[in-house]
Amino acid sequence: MSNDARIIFHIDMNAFFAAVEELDHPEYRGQPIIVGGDPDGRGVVSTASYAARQWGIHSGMPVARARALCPQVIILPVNMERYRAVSSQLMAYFRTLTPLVEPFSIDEAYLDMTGLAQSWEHAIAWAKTIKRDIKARFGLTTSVGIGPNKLLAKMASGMEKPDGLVVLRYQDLPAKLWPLPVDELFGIGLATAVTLRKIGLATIGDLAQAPVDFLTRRFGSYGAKLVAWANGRDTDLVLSERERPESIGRETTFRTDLHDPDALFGHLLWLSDAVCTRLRQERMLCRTVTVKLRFADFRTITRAHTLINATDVTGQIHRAAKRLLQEHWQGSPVRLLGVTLSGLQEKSAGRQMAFFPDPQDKQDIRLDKALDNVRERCGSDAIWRARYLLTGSRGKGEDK
DNA sequence: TCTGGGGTCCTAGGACCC
DNA sequence: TCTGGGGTCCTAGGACCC
Repeated sequence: MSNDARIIFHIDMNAFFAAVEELDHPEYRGQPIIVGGDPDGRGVVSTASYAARQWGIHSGMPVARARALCPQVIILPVNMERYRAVSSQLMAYFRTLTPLVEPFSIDEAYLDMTGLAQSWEHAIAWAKTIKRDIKARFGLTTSVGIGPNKLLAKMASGMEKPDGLVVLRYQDLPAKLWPLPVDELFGIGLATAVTLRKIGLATIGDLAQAPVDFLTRRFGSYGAKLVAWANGRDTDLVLSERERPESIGRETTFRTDLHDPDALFGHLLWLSDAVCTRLRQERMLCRTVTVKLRFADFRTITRAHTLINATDVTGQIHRAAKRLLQEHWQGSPVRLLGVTLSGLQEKSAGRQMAFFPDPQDKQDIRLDKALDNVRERCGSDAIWRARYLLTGSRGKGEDK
């Protein structure tokens, strides 16, 4: 079927983290709120409520700067588990409308509404119903973009915030899309925008008219994509199967750079435990363990190791991470430490068991089960490995 | 008030195999 | 003795997104 015949929705929750916090804390409703990292550390704003934005606060801004702009701002820690829970309820609601739902991020989804909406007018009526429904069931405000493909639906939802509803068809591009600066096009960031401006392409319209071979020489295969996007062309389908994550990671920027090996290795265990707990919650196994280090000068390295057999055992993953850190850390102060698991597969596919199971593994598996049980019943902060207490590694911003 | 944390995708080079 | 390409897997880094 021709891609042009489709009707795609992009639904975007407005100020999602802050909006969920307002639901959970009605006393903060309408106040300037920011959700972000440790205010005494080097945290930045993850999400600012619209009341906070009126003070000039925006995401990515250091929390200290936000507080300088608005001294009475309410600063809340990021509660990712909670946002993920609300997100999965939203996605479940979308799937009651159409099976063709692609979660794009924690607070966004694409819906292929071709089967339900026969015309643009009909699509608008659907969008109004969905917006009303989400407000009524979840208390959340959304911006909905409607277009003939994912790219235009996405661009449309960004054009009116909060509480927007925008249709972006091919005939609307000259008036609505082309006058915008190139960096507003989805897929163009700072690095590409700088290069484009240098060669005289300032607006999306400039890019749409640019000769493809010229851009291909300059950007490789990315060049042709840029011109296609600027013309609103996008052949990506809504992928409803895409449900499981491709990677699971956790990282921490320390309040002050760490040089003490005990503290560093203690944090590594905490991070390994956190990612493995989530890995098991997702009922997945991983093969590749990556350790990330950022030094005082912001130089960042990643070092990966791929295991022979996929696993979800904290002990095995932690030992791989520890070896990587031992091999690659030469003692310079560390600003950030992270652990990421990739090469994920579903656990139901079966764990590849070693021929001669290590007694250490059996013990590790028992320990994981015990910890998972307590955490499931009492919350993720209910229990800690003793090593964290020795080194003081409890993530950051914890006050228990 | 120097620069978070969670991700996805792409590229390029090297190892290894056929 | 010197030599081809293709395919796959792995690693490291970077661009981009929210």
